[in-house]
Amino acid sequence: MKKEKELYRKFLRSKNLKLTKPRLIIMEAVFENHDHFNVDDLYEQIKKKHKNVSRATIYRTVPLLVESGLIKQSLRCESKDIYEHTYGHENHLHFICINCGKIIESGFNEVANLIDKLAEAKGFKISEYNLGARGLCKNCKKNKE
Amino acid sequence: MKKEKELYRKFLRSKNLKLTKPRLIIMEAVFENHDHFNVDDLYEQIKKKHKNVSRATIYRTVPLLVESGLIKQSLRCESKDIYEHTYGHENHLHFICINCGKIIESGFNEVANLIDKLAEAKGFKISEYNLGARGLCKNCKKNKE
DNA sequence: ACTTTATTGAGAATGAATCTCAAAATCACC
DNA sequence: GGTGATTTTGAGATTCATTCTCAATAAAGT
Ligand SMILES: [Mn+2]
Ligand SMILES: [Mn+2]
Ligand SMILES: [Zn+2]
Ligand SMILES: [Zn+2]
Repeated sequence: MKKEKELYRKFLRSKNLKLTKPRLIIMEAVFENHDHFNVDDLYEQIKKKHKNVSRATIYRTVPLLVESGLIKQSLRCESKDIYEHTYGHENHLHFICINCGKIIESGFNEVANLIDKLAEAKGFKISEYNLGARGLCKNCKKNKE
Repeated sequence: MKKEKELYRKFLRSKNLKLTKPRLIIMEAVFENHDHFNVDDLYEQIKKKHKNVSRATIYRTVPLLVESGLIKQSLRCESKDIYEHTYGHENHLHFICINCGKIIESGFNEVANLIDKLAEAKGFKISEYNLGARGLCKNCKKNKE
């Protein structure tokens, strides 16, 4: 069985939650591709194969996936919360193009190490990094010249 | 005249926008304290002194203040956009306590330098940094032990 | 299979943010 | 300091992502 499914199962068990069909379908859909997604994207993707999974259930399941550590809430885009899976996807930071919306991912460790030091100095215990910047991507920068 | 007012006036001029009473009241309210704020906070604060400034006008004015560079959009908290002024307040990063909601500000330059290098490697031109982490503040960490 | 209990789908409700429009204010010009 | 073209405003309506409600359904321990 896929490793993420196993972890999910264990997580649900540990919280006394049932492993239902919708919960499984949603989790599998999340791991079908490697893009950032919002609830509506996920709903449309799932609807193609499974007619009976409601938006409400997706809205209820996504926080479980976050709590399980399989996905994390990422940027916000067009007033929608967006997510990405963390399992099988190294920590990284985001450069978002304010002109075309493109998301560029980049390294992380050096930055995280530095942030760790700053946090430690404040007695702060980090559980989730949130690192990035907005600006112009290579293409859009060129086109503006 | 306060420097920020002068900058604001120039900004509005440059965009052919009028310097109206509500726009001035809102801008002054923003600089009355140094906290992070959301539109509702601002509305309540303004209402104490000025009865006739509407929420709609605040919602319309805040993006102008952002565009002028006097304030910037910051974290999101309790599903509301929150802002802080940048003018007269050095760039910094945020540690947000997931237990009590406290916001701790910390240094910036070292981190920004590092991010600049990463962005440059991707041909990305940064216009706004977004740096921080979520976790437990000193107090909450202690109380959990 | 039975029973308890959690979960679901559908649609209603919420609430932050945006939009509409008639009335009021600004300001360039005299 | 009046006039008039043009913006801006306040109040309320509207939008739309997210959350909630509740009767019907499904999970899983026995
Ligand atoms: Mn990513
Ligand atoms: Mn701050
Ligand atoms: Zn771009
Ligand atoms: Zn705390």
